[in-house]
Amino acid sequence: MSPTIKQIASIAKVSIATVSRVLNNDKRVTEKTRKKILKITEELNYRPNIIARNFVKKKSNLIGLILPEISDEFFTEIIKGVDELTFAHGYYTLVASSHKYESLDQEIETFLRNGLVGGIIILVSSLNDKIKCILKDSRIPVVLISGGSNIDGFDAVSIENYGGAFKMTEYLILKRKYKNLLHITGPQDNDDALLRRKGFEDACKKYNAAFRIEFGEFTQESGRKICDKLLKSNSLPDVIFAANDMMAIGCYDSIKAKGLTIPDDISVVGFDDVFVSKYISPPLTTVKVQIEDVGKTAAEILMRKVREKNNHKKIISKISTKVIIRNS
Amino acid sequence: MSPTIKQIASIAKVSIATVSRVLNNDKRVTEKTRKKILKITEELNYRPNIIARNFVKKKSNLIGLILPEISDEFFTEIIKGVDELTFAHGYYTLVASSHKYESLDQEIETFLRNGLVGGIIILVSSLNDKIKCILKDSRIPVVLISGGSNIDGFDAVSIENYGGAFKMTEYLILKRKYKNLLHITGPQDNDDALLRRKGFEDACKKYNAAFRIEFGEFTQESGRKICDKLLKSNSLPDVIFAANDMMAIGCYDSIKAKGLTIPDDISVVGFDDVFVSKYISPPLTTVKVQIEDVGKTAAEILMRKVREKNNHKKIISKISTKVIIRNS
DNA sequence: AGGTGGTCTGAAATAGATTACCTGCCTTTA
DNA sequence: TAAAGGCAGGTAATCTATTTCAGACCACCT
Repeated sequence: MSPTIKQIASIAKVSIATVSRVLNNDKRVTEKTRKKILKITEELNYRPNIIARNFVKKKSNLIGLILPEISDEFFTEIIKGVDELTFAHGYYTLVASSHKYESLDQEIETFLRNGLVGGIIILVSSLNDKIKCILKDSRIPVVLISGGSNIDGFDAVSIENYGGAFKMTEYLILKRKYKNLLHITGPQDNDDALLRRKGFEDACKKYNAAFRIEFGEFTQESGRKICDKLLKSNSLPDVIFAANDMMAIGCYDSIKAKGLTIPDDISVVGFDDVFVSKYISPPLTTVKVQIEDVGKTAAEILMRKVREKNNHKKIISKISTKVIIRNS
Repeated sequence: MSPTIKQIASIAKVSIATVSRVLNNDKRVTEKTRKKILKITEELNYRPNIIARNFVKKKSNLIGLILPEISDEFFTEIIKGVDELTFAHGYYTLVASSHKYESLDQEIETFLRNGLVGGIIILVSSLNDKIKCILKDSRIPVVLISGGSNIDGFDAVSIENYGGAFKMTEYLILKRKYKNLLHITGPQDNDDALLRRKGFEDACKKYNAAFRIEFGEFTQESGRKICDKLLKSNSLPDVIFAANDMMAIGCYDSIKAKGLTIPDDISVVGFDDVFVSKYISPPLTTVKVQIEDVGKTAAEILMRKVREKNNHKKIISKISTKVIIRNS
């Protein structure tokens, strides 16, 4: 059995309170006693039982990171960013994604209530009222990673979706001189998708460019299907702006299958700058999002909230985007 | 404050023991009492305090997953596989990677000793004696995910590195009729790299094919550099078998920069079948590893060990590989 | 009717650490 | 020199849920 504070105390012939004080750097202990106790803890290779400590302190050095799923690099980067920052503060990161066994709502509620974690970072594609309600009366700090709309009243980190899409569209119209644009959106209940679409539309309107909208699903498959349909019709746009890179890649599949070339016959651009994008042929022009920063920033805000309990000012942080020009 | 078992008990006018029994499905409670208590717990929206529960039970429903780093899809897949399986058993997954703040050894030791987690899955590139020592006298179950050599005495999941490399080499020699092969290894202290090399060499020897070895680092950069050097010399092999896909991609960069074409001028194959591999041009022939299964299998073994405390039979599980033939 | 056995419930101990409060000693100061 | 104050360190309560042991109660059998 691992040594406990009690054993240390009995060996050192002091009370457990004194040992605890030494371990917690309480200064009300003489140097001599401190040294003696430290020596013993080292000899026994003692490690305080974190669970017991968390239990009495009624707080936890665990951070919950709730994701809709763990699948693509987007989430990896977030996990990495969060882990790196929280670890530096002595916290561990608990990763939970929605499973077939439990809905995201339930999962969030469980986490908020069971005391396991001292704070939560939640990535949601859209904020429904139910989740909002659950979050409102949370006893532990919460930070959202969200598309960016509708997050009033919560601490949140979001991506500059609107601005990124606007910049890209501006580039397509002004620099590339495209007159006829088509945007493939993400799922209609997804905030990122919504704002990207809005950025696209507003830019088109501003510069009086003709545009169309198709509704996709953020999947490669949906990009392919929509593009297939498009190529069968006889009204091709100059450029397809897919709301994420995976759909853009789906368009590549479809276009190449038809024997057309990118960007000569038709141009395709994306959003996200996923890892593959620079390797496909031709390399994809896209909007880069520094995903790791999203995780880091969220963790930073959370750590601040965990420490300063009384600070109730809401923080909304936006991670900026950048148009990456390649050859598509 | 969240309701506690005590409050439930006082409202229901029963003892806390009875409430605890109901919550733990102990059958020694009359249906009437059970119903009454369940009704109250639901009204109060009671959730048992997991930390307290773990504390009294002296066990944890947390699983530590220790990775050298969280970076590429390889790790994502592992996290996903582990999380999915452990969650189904009521466990949560704590992801920890080596940070600049702590070495992997220390991290492992901390996890093993502080009681936070009830079991650990460790992914290591190679097993040094220090880690072996730490693991040997671990009080909690440990499962390794490892290259595959030198894991006697531990429960482990490994990839069929040797067999995969052997099969690929066999394919290159017998089907593609290459006579002059070159292998770029991974880091020399990496077990996966070691076994892949051995599989390659043994196959070459078996079929009397000429071969050379270059020493890489598993990075795209190292693949590119080695290939640059190679192309400057005047003795090109028929095929470059890179010990992982990222180095193969590095070779692509180098070869394309020289204006040569794959596979006409020189062929390149890899190992791993990362996501990009089928999108690059030409699509990369490689050895596929079902990474998610690695995580799942490791979690499965761990769950079994956590449950059946007395079962000390060591399990070593090997995840099989498959040669994926594309156009490189 | 009294004994036996089984079922349901409660009281109390327990886990490992933190911490409020108290004691006792030593030093300082009037 | 006695009171006051500060400091080191001890005592004991506390956190929540589990679990052991014992007791209460009822039914059934002889």
